[in-house]
Amino acid sequence: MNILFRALNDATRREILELLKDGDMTAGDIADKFDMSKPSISHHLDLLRQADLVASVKKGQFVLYSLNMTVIDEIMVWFMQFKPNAIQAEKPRNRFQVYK
Amino acid sequence: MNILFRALNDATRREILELLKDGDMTAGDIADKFDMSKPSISHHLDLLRQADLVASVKKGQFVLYSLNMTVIDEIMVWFMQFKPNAIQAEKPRNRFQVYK
DNA sequence: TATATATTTAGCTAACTTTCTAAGCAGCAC
DNA sequence: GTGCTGCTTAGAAAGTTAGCTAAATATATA
Repeated sequence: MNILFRALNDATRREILELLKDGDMTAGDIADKFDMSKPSISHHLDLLRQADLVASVKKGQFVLYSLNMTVIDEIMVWFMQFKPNAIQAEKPRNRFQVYK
Repeated sequence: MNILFRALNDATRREILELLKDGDMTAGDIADKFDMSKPSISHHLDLLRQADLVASVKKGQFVLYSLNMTVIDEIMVWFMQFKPNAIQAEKPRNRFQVYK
């Protein structure tokens, strides 16, 4: 949880996540979206990967980055603890058996 | 959003939020739960208040702290952007009008 | 093989954060 | 008033982080 919140505690890294929401991108394409040196962006990507918020795959000379949703789910669960009256995630069920 | 994630980026502050989940507490009672000086806890409470994650009210010589849920909702909305296929929050509706 | 491109690593500095102790302020009780 | 309790503010030390440039690594291409 610690490494997760640390990764999220930076506007640039949160923007990177928002970019990746719309599809995978190479490290260079991500860097081009920011007014910041490539090594700095590379460092941010490293932190996001450490937190497992993104995954990276080497494609030839490029490195493709993608969002990892499962960790985002984990954070949402943490936040849900503060909402005890929230509707729980429903188990999928057969609609026609409900009022049998 | 920045100040919010900054406030959440600390294990002590997250623990304070979890304590307050179960009910309001005075600054002193909160401090007693941690192996840390009172001024340090006071500082953490200050950051949580700056982020609007908690509210404080003076009660005589005590200061009562309480959770503020509305900001937690705000964060959840931010996270939801990454889950485009999630079930949207349902508008309350009359169950018996659905299949009219 | 040489060269260009894509990305990361290393090493640095400035700024920020966490923690402490000491001191201050406010309310309560005598 | 004086003193006690509860809490915050101030200031300093130690550690962490974000950004930079320079250099290294890896792949593609001529």
